[in-house]
Amino acid sequence: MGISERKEREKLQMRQLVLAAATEMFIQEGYDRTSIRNIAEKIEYSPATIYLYFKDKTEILEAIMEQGFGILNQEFAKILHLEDPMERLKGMADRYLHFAHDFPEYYDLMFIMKTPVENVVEQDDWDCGHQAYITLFETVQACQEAGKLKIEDPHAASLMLWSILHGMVSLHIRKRLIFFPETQLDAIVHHCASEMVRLIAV
Amino acid sequence: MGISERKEREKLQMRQLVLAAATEMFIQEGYDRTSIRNIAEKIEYSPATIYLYFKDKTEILEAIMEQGFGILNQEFAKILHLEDPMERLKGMADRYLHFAHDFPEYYDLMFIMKTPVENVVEQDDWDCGHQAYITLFETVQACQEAGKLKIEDPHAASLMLWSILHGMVSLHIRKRLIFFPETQLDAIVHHCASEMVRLIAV
DNA sequence: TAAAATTACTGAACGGTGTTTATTTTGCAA
DNA sequence: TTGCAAAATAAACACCGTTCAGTAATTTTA
Repeated sequence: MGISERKEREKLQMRQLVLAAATEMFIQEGYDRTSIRNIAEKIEYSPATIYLYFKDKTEILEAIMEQGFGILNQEFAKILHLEDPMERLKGMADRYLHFAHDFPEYYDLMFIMKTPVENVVEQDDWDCGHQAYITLFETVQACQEAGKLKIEDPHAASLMLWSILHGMVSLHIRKRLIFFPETQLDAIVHHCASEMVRLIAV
Repeated sequence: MGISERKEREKLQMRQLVLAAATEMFIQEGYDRTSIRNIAEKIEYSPATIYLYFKDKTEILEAIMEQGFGILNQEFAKILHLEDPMERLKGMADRYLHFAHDFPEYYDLMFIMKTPVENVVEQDDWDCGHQAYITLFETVQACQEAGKLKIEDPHAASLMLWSILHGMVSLHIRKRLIFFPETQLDAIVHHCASEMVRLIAV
């Protein structure tokens, strides 16, 4: 049955075509300013065609979110080889900030944007997000077991670290730090991140 | 000229009517799900009428944001009488969390939502937001001058505190903490906040 | 190979959005 | 009462996400 296989391949290719166009436009223009009609025009198909490959606009968003978490988890993977758990922690914070800096629109979709409905909870869309958190949690746990942390509860410590990074990044992305000198902002943010790691260290 | 005065009063009243309706709907349904047509219907006027009192939808948003900062600054004012700057700091964190908890939609508009354009920067809309930050900054500065802080740069310390609070709150509001047990989340968040204050304290 | 059936695609529509403009209604002054 | 300025609006514009009936292309069947 070579034909049905080819059909399936073509179907996947078409989905990929939509996804590639959507990704580029979401990343460049943002989710809201990218319409289904725009995407359709870009790939030279009718808007209705897109709905043969995606249930709705949010399903495209979810696929792109997964891509984003793929990149982030890949970044995290780069520092997992470090022996010292505290070094891993520092590395993760660094990678997180760089990811947000390099892909602010990905970051927006993944962490700031309003969840389409309630569904992200039930769906496994957020599983890759959970995976990223688990990586952080396990690193924190390792630090704690090595007696390097001042916080006993590893969940609390993880949340603190994540929150301070997300807090700074999202305030920056959403332009709420306009009274900080733009030129020094990146330096301040990185300074705060390393200070935070220093503070929770024994 | 009593007439022109009355006219002006009426004009302000009408603006207030729109604002009150919009506030209720934004707070209840969110900014995106509230349309100009909905607001118009609620106050029993034509949609076009609203544009006689507000330039566009974002101008309504800005007015409501100011209200929100009014509430928040009022909350902050309640703890300014405390002598010990560290107590003031703890109090501010507490008030911040409670504000976010009680008015999540206000919080969304003020700190999470996408800035309409670039204009928030130049406009003085964000001035009341700046005011809230200054209150935090001055409190941090007082703590620092009292030799109570481990962080030298008061801007860095302020940003750290604000970020950890905003990080937790915004991740919560935008449903990114779904793998934390819902029932304990509030407790964890408050725990993290007080731990943070403890960590930066000498 | 011709007809039938499945599949892929699309034009046009539906009901919604923010916003503008030409027109009508209203309230006051002369 | 008439004239005029201000206030309100109906209708339109240009979008949006989404659906569906219908067309075109392709594969299967006879």
